[in-house]
Amino acid sequence: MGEKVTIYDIAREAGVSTATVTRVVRRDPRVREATRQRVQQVIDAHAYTPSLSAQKLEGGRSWTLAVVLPVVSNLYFNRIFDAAYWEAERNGCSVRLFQTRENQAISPDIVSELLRCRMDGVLFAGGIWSTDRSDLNAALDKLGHYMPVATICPPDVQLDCICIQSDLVNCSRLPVRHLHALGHRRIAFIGGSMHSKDASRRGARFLEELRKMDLPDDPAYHVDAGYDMESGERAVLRMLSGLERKRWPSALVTFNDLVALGAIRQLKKMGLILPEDLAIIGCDNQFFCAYTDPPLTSVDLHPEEMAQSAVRELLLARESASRSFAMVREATLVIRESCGAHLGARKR
Amino acid sequence: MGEKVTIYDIAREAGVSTATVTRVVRRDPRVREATRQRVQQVIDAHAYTPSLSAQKLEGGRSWTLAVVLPVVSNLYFNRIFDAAYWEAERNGCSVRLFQTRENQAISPDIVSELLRCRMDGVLFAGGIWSTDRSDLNAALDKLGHYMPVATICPPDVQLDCICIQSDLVNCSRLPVRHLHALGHRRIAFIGGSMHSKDASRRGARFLEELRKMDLPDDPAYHVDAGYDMESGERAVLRMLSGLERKRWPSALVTFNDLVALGAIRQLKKMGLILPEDLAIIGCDNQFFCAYTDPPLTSVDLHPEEMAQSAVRELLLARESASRSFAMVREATLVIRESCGAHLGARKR
DNA sequence: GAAGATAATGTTATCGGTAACATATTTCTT
DNA sequence: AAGAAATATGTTACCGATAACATTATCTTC
Repeated sequence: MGEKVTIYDIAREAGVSTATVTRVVRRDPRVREATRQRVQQVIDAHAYTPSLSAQKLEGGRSWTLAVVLPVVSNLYFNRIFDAAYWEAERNGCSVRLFQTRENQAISPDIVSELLRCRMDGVLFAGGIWSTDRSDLNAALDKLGHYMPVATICPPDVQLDCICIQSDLVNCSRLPVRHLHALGHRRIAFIGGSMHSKDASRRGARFLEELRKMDLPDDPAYHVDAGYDMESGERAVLRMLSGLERKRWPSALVTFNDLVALGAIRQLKKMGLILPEDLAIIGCDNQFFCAYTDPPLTSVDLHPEEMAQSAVRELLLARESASRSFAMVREATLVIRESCGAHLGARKR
Repeated sequence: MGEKVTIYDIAREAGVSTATVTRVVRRDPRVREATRQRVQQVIDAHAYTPSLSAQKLEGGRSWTLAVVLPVVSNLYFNRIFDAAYWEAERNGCSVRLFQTRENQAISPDIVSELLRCRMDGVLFAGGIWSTDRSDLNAALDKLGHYMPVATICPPDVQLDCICIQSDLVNCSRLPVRHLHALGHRRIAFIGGSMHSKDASRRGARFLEELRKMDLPDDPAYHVDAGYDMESGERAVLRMLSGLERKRWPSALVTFNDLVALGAIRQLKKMGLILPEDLAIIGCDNQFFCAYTDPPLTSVDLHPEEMAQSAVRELLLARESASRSFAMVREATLVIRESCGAHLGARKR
């Protein structure tokens, strides 16, 4: 493999000192044109580029941000990662990804790996909220001692760092109110845990919204489920097979679009016409929403914008004294046909 | 921000030399237990971790592979990246992503950035094949001088590096033969460029397969299109609106599953029943294939396995003399309902 | 053309580790 | 208990680049 070329090699061959080579590389004007050209020629001849590691070591900055999330192949996190990547790029930084898999707790391994890499900042984007609150704050604090820390987190989580909160309030409120306005009264929810004590849980928030609208919160209408299509399929089956037909809900809100995809499949299998027999609303506004049958109405949390804000704030925090604060990007409802809005409101 | 702790700080505070600290960190047994504990305590107290940059500089290895691709948010590349990530992780390496966007050519910027980072290997996964062949080989050669280079590339591309070739032969052959066996004679293709000179192009390969089966290759059945759902939608409209109904194809093969998604939507909009009126086969076997309506038959190129092989070969090449060679992962056809196989073959 | 200003280039300490080698300490032999 | 062997610890050069500072060459200006 390649005999690596160093600045010393270039200096020797060009008959100058390493300082001059650095000047040429860094476009320092304090070099005579003739010298510049001679050095540049040697540089080109060897395709020399200064070593990043050496620069990092010298400069004390890594020009790299870390993005920590469960899995990039998940569409939601994928969008966060992608947005963070480009925002960092725009600011001359690169991004290093850390995947925690299903690990719901923040592991000491990750923390020490982050420290080892001397990142210029870290963005935690999910997957760590089930960590015991004090452990979590301890870990963030430890990290925060060395680099700015940001999180894209549920609201109500009091964290001592830059918090970009996802708008889980509207995430439940928008679908419920929209369906209510369309005349729906029996609204069901699939996914997430309904009975968790943690107020940030989606299911709990959903119940809250139902009550605010004076809608019945029949436990039969609330089924816990995972995050994927299979879960959606099974959850629908479980919910409906336990109910006599006339008590079936008239509308369904799902944890995310994947769950919705599974639900739709199962509902069709059971012979229902969507959205006439049952309206359905997903979450995340994924790329395929416009192409499901019927096109899926969905809540957009705007993960890209959250990631952008997070990266911007991280880079700012590195300059000035790092502050900790929270901000929210309001969620929006993207109305398509699965909720039946195009059919107009009517009594159910 | 954090006053960074160095090995010198630890050494001073523990009353030993830096060599001893290194030994403790690296679990070198040549340290008395008492000393080890004392040093370890200081280390823990300060959450000290050796700086990666310094280690890289000293050791000359970065323990990092580069993965270069157009966009991670593309599902196909996303799977490649993800698989590469975990395979590298299994081998104690990390992965750094470079996105080239739509840049179809290999840019000098990327090359010099790769050199600057002193990667332990690079994997090019698409987006650079339109680079002029000799320019491409020059760039790969330049890189190859310093680090092992691998590509996940179309077949027939003679590259001087580790080539993991995607099985584009079967990618066209499997759907055509399957549809032929089901009795289809008028088979259309959407996506990619049909008339490109480059034999590796999908459209050209498709025509080849049609001819091998003595099927008509009516140009009206071949529409160029992009890679997304909108393209699929438009392409179908363009193709069918130019044909009298009785000449419509009985089966459709698309460039990928996204195009298929768009096509399905448009076909339904036109009142066709799938797969009875028109069979359809996609490519990539994406996660949503089982959840389209009808479930989409699709070709799987096994991008994950290709990425894994690439990473493994890169790591091997770093040890021994790097060889350049090619290998193929055979594509497979995943049969669902959109091709009508479950209905049985019949005359068309 | 000598003194002073300015431009061009060189010298060197430093960043934070690592490992070869040197030295000090303890343990084992006889 | 002296000396060899084994174990523990320290010293130091080096990895590749940078920038402050030192030095030398060139240019003004009267």
